[in-house]
Amino acid sequence: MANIHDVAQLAGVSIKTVSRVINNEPSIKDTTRAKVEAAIKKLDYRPHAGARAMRSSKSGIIGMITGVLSAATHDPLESGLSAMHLVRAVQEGCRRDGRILMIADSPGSSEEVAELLRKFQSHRVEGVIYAADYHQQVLFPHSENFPLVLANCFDAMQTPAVVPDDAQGQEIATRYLIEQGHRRLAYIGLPDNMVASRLRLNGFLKGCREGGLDDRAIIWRQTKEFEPWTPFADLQAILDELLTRAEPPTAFCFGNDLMAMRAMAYFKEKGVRIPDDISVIGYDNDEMLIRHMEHALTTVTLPYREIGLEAYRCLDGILQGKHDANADQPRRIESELIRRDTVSHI
Amino acid sequence: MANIHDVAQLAGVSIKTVSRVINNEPSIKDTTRAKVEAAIKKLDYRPHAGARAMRSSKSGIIGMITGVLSAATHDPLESGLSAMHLVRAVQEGCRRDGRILMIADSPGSSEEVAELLRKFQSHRVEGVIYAADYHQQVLFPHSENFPLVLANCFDAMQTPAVVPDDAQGQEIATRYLIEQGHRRLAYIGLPDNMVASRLRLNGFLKGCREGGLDDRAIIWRQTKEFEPWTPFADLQAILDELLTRAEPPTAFCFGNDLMAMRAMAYFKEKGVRIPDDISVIGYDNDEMLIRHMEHALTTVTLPYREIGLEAYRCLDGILQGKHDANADQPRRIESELIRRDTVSHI
DNA sequence: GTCTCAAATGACAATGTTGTCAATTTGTGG
DNA sequence: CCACAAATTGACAACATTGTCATTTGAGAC
Repeated sequence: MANIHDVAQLAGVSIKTVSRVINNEPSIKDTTRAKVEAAIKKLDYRPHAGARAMRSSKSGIIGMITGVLSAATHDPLESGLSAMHLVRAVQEGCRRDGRILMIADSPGSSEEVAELLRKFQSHRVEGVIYAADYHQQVLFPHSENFPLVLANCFDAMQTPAVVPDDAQGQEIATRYLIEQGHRRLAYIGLPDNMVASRLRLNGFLKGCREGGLDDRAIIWRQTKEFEPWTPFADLQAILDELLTRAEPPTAFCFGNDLMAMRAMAYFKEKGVRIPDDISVIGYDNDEMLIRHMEHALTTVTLPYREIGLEAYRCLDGILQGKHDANADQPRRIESELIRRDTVSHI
Repeated sequence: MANIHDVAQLAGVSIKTVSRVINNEPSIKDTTRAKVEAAIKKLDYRPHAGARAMRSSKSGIIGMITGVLSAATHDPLESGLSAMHLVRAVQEGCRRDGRILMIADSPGSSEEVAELLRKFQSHRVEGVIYAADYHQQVLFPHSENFPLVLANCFDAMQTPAVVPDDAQGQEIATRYLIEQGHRRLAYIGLPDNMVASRLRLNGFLKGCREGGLDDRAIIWRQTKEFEPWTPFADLQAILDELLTRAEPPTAFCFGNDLMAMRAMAYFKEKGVRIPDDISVIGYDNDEMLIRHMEHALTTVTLPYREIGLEAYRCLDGILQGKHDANADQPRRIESELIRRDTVSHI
């Protein structure tokens, strides 16, 4: 492959002049620039990024690691899809700024992550974004002042982090149901060992309280035993119990869109009409799923894309030397309520 | 960051000796190696990949571009998820071989892809894998002998490519239904402007013929007008027509698991039992979806992971200089039938 | 002790680029 | 046409590494 000397020779200038042209430096005569650019094109010359990085100690590379670090159980449902939207968003940021993204997923141990990090550092990445599958606490093995941003996760050492605002998301869903006239609400959540679960339950209860609901009309189920991906029958049992009460809930919030979908299928089987008899709100805004439901599901977004964008912005800020004011707190990205057809106005 | 001179100084050896240690060259005394390794550890030294690449002209970097190149309509359903499994598989290969993956997705024009490719070449990637969202023909703007492998797509210039064997996948599904005693089959496919559709229809018809079915018992629907993600009613109309025939099909093949899911919901509504009255086979093995169905769907895998693995193997082969025998034909990766609960034995 | 040969190590150039600073060219006013 | 400043260009070192080839070290044989 042609190098800068070849270009200089063909253009009849010094290598330094070629360097100036490819770096868009000022004070180059137009005629000179034209000669050099012609030579570059003719030789199909590509500046050697490694050599540039050597001199300028700027590689233009951002590293990204995805996967699960903590010992938390791996959820086969959530896994992957979220990380993908995150990766896409980060990649967009890189492309806009002319950076390039190196990526590695580590399904493995902390030691494996450290190994990846070493590899990244060999390539002189300017910073790293670590993205978790789902909202969780992690322990990322990194040195003190290495530019690192956690996405969809956080740690105990005030590493800059960007997470979804689960409490806010569940709260707006709850407030919306109350606004629509519902007074007896049920919340069927994810397993309570997940970070998101605790936050969302708080959001639900806060929404109920501030909406002025009678305590006895607030129902929630969220136990270690109940896992939303265990056989269909488990969810049915819970729904049966709630529907046969003297004063059954008029609206259900579910921990994710899949649970909502399963529940709606069961409601239909039982002859319960949606949204006339029962209103339903999901969580995640899994468009792929919702697009194929008979009743388009009202739900709350999980803003993975925005998390990715913000994580990149945050890393970029660190690299630019801008130290953010409240960088010690994870940035919380708000969810949005998507109103579709499964909530009725009473 | 420490460099090789610092390490050499601390260890009391020459830089060349340090170089030998980090490259695992033979003929280094154990005591020397130990001294050097101690110094490396103490200084937290990471060899500069850019500088190494300069001398050795081996960067250890593989580039990957994902996205849609052809002008074909972008399918919001298929998009993304498949690419993700592909990316994961390629990344695994890289990690195993100590290579690192640079990634960029280009939702854009051919010119944008060319721009990305230039950027990759600046970083001296050793080769590139281009992965499409779904099985399609593309036109990838690359120079003659640049190591490139197409995944989930192919071009007209015999660039090495790895694609799913759609005909084989639909054929094994069809043969399975016939083995189970079904004699009247329906096939509701994807829009016929997709490469996969044409291949799968061929597979279906071949399976029917070789299974000895009566021509009049073979039904297929696949038109430009019918798109599987248009409103629910379209699919229902087709199903209604087929179910009310004098001799309705006893088994349905669908173009993807989502269509199968929607159809099964409609069957249930109509009081048609699955699999007792009607058998159903999907396509894609979308586990996330299937996990939440009442009747676990029998389906055919779309072997994205294997395509990714093979694409990497193929690229690795090119880089090792092994020229494959029939490299001018796209490698076809076979699908697998996943037997679950939606096909009955008659 | 010293000779021989292989093993181990080092000196130095080369890789492709940019930073520094000096040299050259160009333009402007007298 | 000249002096002088500004604009433009170039020579050379430096960056962090590896390849080449020379040198040193050490072990075994005489």
